Amino acid sequence: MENSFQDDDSLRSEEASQEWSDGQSAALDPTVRFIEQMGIHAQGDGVPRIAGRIMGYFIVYGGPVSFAQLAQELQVSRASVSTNVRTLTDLGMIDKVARPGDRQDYYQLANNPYLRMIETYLLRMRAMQDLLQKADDTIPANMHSTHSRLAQMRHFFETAVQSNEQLIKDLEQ
Amino acid sequence: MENSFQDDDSLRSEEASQEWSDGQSAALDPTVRFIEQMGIHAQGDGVPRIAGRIMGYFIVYGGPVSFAQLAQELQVSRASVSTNVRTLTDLGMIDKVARPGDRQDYYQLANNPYLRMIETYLLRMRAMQDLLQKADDTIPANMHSTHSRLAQMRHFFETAVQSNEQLIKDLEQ
DNA sequence: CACTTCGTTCAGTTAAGATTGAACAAACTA
DNA sequence: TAGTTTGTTCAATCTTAACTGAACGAAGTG
Repeated sequence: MENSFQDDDSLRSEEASQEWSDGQSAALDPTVRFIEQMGIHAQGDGVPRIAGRIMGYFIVYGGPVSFAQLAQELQVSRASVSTNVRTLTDLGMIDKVARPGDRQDYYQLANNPYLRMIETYLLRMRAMQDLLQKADDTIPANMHSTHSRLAQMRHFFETAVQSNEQLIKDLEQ
Repeated sequence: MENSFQDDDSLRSEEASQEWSDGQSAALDPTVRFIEQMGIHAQGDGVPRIAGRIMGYFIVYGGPVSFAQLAQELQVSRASVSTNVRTLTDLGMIDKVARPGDRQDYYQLANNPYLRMIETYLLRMRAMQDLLQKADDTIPANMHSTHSRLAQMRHFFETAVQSNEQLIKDLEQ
């Protein structure tokens, strides 16, 4: 059960400090706090909380980290680890890595974890552009002000897409 | 009940075309289709579907449009119109406009509807920056690789924030 | 004044996702 | 072969947020 393969910072931490009403205790450990906050923030972004916590875990412990370890450390079911880890790999935020002679799956933080997120964001904007294009094509031509507003929005997304494409280039160095 | 005050494109449309399994009919009207798709897309962005539909409605019929008209045309409760219209005004995407001698509330598309959305987006990124800063401050200094990953993420958000601030400037002309 | 219209608020319902346990298949081990 | 371990899938549960109807206050109108 011990994972001997991990980069420098080795702490785990079960430390408790703050008392809760139900008698349980919450960790004041800054790493744990950070991981939980990543979960909250992710939720606000429409991403499952557990996916956010997993990301937080990887930022703290870069990996490679085993599937089972994630489930145990974050106290979530293997089913959740399975789905959320897939989500994150699909997003390109973490990578699956093989460990010779070990049947378990290991994962680690991707190279530029948030870069792919922008690409996903770009996809959404392009979908919106399609939507606007289609509307422009199908809505009667005599609805002039409607077409003018559609054009304005298209211009917005055009600009935004270009800006984010440039951002990606900048971040790729 | 008639709204005499509306810009050029005056169509409403109750037209139905496509048959559904339950015997009801869906509108093929391109404007209705567009409005519904805006609802779907909004949902995907974590915004309530009705807010998206309202936005769609305003893109099609720039406004001013009355509160009651929104409820009727989009077939939603006045309660929903109330909350979603507030959300959209808070986001700066639509504006409330007064009509002398008319007690009803009217709304119309804001000037640069999506610009404020980017500002909201910026707020989220700044919150993330705070989160990272706080983690950097509290996590033990000897966790070197953790701090290095935190620094990498901070750099990302720094760059992203700058890029989006520039985008806002560009869009403001 | 009584009566209507308009928009907000709030408690309750509904709908949508996230999370889980259990069943399962694949790949090992003995 | 039977028995483990590992990750996935699926149905059921739990949680969260959206949406609604009804009650309400404010602001008309008659």
